[in-house]
Amino acid sequence: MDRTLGSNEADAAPEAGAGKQARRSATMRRRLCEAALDVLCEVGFQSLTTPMIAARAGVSRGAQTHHFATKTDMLVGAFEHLLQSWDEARHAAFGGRNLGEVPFEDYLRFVWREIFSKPSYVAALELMLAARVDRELGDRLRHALDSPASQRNLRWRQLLRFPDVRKEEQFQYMTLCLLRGMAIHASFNRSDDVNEAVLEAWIELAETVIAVERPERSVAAATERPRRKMRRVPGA
Amino acid sequence: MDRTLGSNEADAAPEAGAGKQARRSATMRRRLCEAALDVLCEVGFQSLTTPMIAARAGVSRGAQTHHFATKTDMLVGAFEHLLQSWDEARHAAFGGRNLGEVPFEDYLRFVWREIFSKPSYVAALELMLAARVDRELGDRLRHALDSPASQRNLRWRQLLRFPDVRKEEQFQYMTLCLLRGMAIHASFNRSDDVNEAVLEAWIELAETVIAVERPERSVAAATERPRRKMRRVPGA
DNA sequence: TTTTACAAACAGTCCAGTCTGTTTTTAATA
DNA sequence: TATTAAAAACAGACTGGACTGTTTGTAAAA
Repeated sequence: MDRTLGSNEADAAPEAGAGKQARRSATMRRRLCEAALDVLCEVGFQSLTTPMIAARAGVSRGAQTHHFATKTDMLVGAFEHLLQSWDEARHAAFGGRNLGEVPFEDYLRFVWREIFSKPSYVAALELMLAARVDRELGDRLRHALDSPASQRNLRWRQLLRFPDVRKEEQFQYMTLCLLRGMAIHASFNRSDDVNEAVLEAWIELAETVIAVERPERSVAAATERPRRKMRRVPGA
Repeated sequence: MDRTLGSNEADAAPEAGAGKQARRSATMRRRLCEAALDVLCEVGFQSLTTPMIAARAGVSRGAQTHHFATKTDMLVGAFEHLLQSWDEARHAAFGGRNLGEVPFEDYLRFVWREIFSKPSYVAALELMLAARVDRELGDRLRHALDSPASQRNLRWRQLLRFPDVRKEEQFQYMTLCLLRGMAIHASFNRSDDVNEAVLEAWIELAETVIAVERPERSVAAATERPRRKMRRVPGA
């Protein structure tokens, strides 16, 4: 906010010479994206303005328009920055660990705690809803999500390992939709009363589904009943 | 849009005299609320403006500000109008029928089809998200939801009839959150590919839960195991 | 005649995008 | 290495437009 950069002492020592401009540029872009995300969280999409972001980042409007020509550019940048921060959080929590050895409960609690329950996720939802009527924004947000989404699919493959991939995908989307809905609920009803219980209930339900869809003991069973519907669980 | 009202022939015949002003007022308010909702669906919360609404309703801005002094007033009005339209849709589908005799699947498919999958629901979500940073809007939307929400609780009581009310509430919120999330998914990813499958999967899962939580045969069982956790279903 | 319903213009604010000008970095050349 | 031209980074003002809330004025109802 009040940290000056560029002119005086900030980068007097750090590596001068090659690619200095590239570094300056990257720093500035990151700073603007962070500011944009902050502003988005604080005042919401409705009253977010580009001057606000520039002020928050402590840079001139000229610098902002140089790096992000339009408001949409700025928003997409903030969105990408958020996606990246999720990657970082995941890396901090699980590193390169194979998710196959992470219990479903642990992973679910992680994504809820570190992603969906944060205000920044609600901010992302605002963007996604705004995309409904802003074609360009929508296309660009979807594009930004392309790679992260397919990487997420891979992670959930590791995590769940259902023999029936379609079932697995359904289960993944179901969980995601549930978390999204919970995020809204938490945001709208200031009290987080039910969410903890719902999360717990879903974990139990999910573990049941997992147990049914993925019978650990016999690998053969995986191919024995392919394409089976997610049917009534008891029956015994 | 081009229907004039008030000045010429619109209400020449209809009952004149007592409460004429009240009727005029109610008509105008309804018209404005409908227009507001239309505009909200079409252009989104971000670019919705009060002049747009007045134009859409085909009335002067003076009339609008007379009935809805501020933009927030207008939005709350639109929200209440939407809630009311849900009541009407429900009444059209189930009348005064006791929901105890309506299969869960039927009811769920109804709310998805007639409420959550509509663009107007996404518009409502936009309002609810905007409420995150607009205290007044939030308070008023929550207030508008007070009565409908408690009525919804009663309906779900009828529908589910879990002996354990806490479990039932959890299940209700879980379903609601899931539907919310699905609505966003459908809105953001133009293709509705997975939603149908997810809905079906949830119905199956839900029926399992219902069967476990509500053992029809022995009413005594209801009190036999109270407060039981929604546990693994198989086990036989 | 007093209140309510409607009409239309107005005032103040503020935003997005553009444009002109200045400084820093880079690359090319001597 | 020193010099210089080009390009990129940054600064800040300006414009055209539009929106919200208000106000003044008129017709209809109570």
